[in-house]
Amino acid sequence: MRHKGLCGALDARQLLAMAKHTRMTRHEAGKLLAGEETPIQSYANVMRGVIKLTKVLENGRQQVVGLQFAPDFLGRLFGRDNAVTAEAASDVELCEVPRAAFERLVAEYPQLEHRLFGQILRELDEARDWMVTLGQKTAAEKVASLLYLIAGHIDPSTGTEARDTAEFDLPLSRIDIAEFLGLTIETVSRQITKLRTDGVISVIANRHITVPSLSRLKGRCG
Amino acid sequence: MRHKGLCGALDARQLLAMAKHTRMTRHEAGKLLAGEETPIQSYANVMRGVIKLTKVLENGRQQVVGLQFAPDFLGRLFGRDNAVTAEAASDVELCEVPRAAFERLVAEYPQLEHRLFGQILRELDEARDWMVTLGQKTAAEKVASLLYLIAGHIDPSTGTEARDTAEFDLPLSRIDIAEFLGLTIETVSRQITKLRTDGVISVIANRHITVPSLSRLKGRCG
DNA sequence: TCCGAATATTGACGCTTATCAATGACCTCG
DNA sequence: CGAGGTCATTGATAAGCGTCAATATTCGGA
Repeated sequence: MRHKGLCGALDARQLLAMAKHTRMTRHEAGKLLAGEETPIQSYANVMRGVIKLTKVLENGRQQVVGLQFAPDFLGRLFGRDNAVTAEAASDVELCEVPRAAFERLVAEYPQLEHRLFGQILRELDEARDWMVTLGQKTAAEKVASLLYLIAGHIDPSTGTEARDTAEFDLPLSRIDIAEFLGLTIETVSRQITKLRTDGVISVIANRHITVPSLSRLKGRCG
Repeated sequence: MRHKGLCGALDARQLLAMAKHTRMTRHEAGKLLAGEETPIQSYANVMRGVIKLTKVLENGRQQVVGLQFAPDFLGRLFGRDNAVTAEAASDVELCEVPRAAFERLVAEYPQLEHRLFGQILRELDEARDWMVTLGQKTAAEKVASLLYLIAGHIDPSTGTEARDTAEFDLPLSRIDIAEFLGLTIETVSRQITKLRTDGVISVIANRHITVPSLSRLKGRCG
């Protein structure tokens, strides 16, 4: 996992310098990790689990603006404040670095900043992809798209070979899904039911999803 | 304008080195500047006008995923391909730098990369703000939000003092607006009419907008 | 100045999705 | 084992927005 994460940019000596300041932490689902408009306390690499990034409108409406899977980086560099709220969507494990220490490391090792640049560019691409989904797709396509996204990121059997099946536990509640897709939980529920009755997915205990054919699911994404 | 642009990160000598490779270009509204999935030819700073960034869905549905105003930077660093299509929304003036030359400059002057990092972070914030708009707002709020955004970026009288009025030419057609907001042109038209009859804006020749009270317009943004 | 094309507005109607309400499944705690 | 809570599903209805169609406005060119 390290090869994809932040630390891949560093050599052995640098890794050691980094490791001095890091600490592994665990947080359970629902834990608030960083609040919108509050000073940043620390940076972190997601090691396990899923983080959801949200923004709220004054009147209480809330939008999930991003999901971070391992080995994504968490925290906005060079900003005094967080632009979003970060919350553990599932139980998560983080590799945290205190703010000051991390900024010192970045100043010292330019490869690190370069690496972070790459991650932010990827996040920008993903955000824009979701703008397309939010703006142009129907409810059915939105739900399928989210399931497809999650399947690609957290199916444990991923990486072994190119398979057309997937199986995973949803890290998001129906409420989270609705807030990500700009829908209501009722609509999300109905669309999941439809995918289930159409045989595109099967669902156990609301959270465990089996996808017999990823390409079929992809076909539902619009 | 330079103080906000890319070149603010450079000293006089570096500016000179940069200037050797730049050339000012003009393009009229509708000109395709860079295609999705095509190799990047050059980078550019927007000097005048507005660029729209779009993505398309296979079935032809199209989403505007970002607008770039002067003095934004145009072009995706470190990516082999563009992730989006860039098109001149109005007549534009660019300060272009060929790809190879610019990448050499970035390698040579780390402040330049740092500066670009800052811009990308801003773009990410903006993309996420629009995700909130796309996911949570009503058609009326979406249209008001876009007008408010544009007023803040291209009213020529901006920067003088904190005024509550604005006046500008819309750089986008109704089709562009609809594609940005995930609506149809008919819905956009109806909402603009509503803002007009409610006295929030006045419109001349479809394109010229006057906003007597920006705070009132903001109140319509949700 | 007038004509035609492109762009925008307005209206009638229907579909998609939100809203409101009831029911069902699962979990924890007694 | 049952009560109450949370979370998800299902149904009936309504609102918002899309679709289709007609009309109006703007703009460029003769």
